[in-house]
Amino acid sequence: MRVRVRFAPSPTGPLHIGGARSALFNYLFARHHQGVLVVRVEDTDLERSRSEYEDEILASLDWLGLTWDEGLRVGGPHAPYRQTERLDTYRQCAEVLLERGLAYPCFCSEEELEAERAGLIAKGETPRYLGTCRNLSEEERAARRQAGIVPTIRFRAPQDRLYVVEDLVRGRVAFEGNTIGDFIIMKSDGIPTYNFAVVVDDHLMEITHVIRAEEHLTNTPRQMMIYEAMGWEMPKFAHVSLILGEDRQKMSKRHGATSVIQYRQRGYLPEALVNFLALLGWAPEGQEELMTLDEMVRAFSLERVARNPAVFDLDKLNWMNQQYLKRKSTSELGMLLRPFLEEAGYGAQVAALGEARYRILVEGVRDYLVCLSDVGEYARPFLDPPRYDSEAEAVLAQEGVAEMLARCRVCLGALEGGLDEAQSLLKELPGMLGVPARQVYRPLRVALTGKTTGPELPFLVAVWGGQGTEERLQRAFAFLSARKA
RNA sequence: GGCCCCAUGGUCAAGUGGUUAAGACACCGCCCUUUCAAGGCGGUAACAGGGGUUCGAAUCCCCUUGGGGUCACCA
Repeated sequence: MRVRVRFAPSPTGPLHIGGARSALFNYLFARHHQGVLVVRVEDTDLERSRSEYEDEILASLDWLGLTWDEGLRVGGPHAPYRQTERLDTYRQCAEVLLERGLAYPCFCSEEELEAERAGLIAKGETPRYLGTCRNLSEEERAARRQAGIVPTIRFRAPQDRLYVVEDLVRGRVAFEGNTIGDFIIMKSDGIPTYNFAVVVDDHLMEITHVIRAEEHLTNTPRQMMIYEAMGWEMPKFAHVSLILGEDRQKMSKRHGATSVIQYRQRGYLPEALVNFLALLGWAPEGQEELMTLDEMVRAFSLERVARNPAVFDLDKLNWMNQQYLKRKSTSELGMLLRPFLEEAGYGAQVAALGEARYRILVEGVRDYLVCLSDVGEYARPFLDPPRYDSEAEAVLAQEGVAEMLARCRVCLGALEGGLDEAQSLLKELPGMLGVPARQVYRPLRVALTGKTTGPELPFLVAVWGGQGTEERLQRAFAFLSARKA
């Protein structure tokens, strides 16, 4: 049978790191088995669902390079793929359960339910619905409807049974039926609840493997009950452990960036994020960690997915992003960097540079970048005039520095061409001046950039050209004479 | 609180009864170098604790401890 898996986010927020990894594992599994990946949206929470989030989630999947074969946007034989457009289907299924006596209307108020729950917790028992409305007579039901109470529909959960999930990553997990009370499958407004809608959709969409986060593990017995009651075949389940923050708590807003777009905005590459996420909870057989999506597809298997939760390690993501950045061609990197330079306020200056000099700037800056948004910081010495602080002052004020710089100015001002010329000219400089290399470069760097560290001098000088370099030296002289006065 | 999951260095992890317990990130040191990075080489560092089973346990079982999840008219 052909493998069919799905990614089914709720549009209640942007795509989260954890959601992205679930999507990725489903993608890898589907592709590895030449199966089908379905993307549908679970928007039955009318309060919190928003279509903007749906768009945003799909855009994040696009950005990550995770494509799907069926569902939202692409359509397919089981349309529609948005749960709020499938309400009739759920109602019909609920009707079937009602007719078979496997579900019943419940008239309990929220207050009553709350009190019941509190009471059970106080007694040290599993909080669950004890079945107040389970065996009401038709007359009693009619009376309550008469009184204007709109019921929910509850599923009659079998009590004396053991539900065993044969989980593909966790192994055999058993749940006692009597720890699960009758649960609501249809809210009073006629919208299905999650546990009901997933089962209906997964069955109708012929899903063969449900790969999802571990937080759903304890929902599984409820869903198994529904499969049984409807007489449907169950899919295989695979519950992937959670991604934790550095404090070992479940990742949440207070851990900083948790959504895919945030990483995109910070300048992480999609291939780096995908690679990093894949290695959180999964390990290929070999030693190689840097892998393309296709390589991951080939190597992926659920047997190698870890059971223990994984802490999100930003250091490693940073390293990985840097590795991918290093592998980019200069022209591609140049294109990727442009929006980030604009963001940093260097749009006009970069445009004024022209192609050739921009390329040199990119070359001069590329080894320093951890993520694309770092470019503002490293491009600054190329684009902003130098400003001298006390450390710079100390260097420039040294004996003989002003004279040495004046002679540098003559040499550098004559510069015409590109990087190669700048490179050789700077190399010859100490010899021409008869000064040890270190005593040339350090003061020169400080004079030109105001800093003792930064990009390599030849790149800077080549981007500025002879004239620009001279102007900067001029500034240094101005600073020195202002200081004397 | 009930139920469920998990437990190898700071982090990700390999390991599936016999290994000097891989590798990666981070950290530290050295080299390279006109600075800082990058790069190269090397180093520190782990089987949560206690009981079993076994000739032999990181690997199997039990308990403890610790972490997490879940018990909604949220998904």
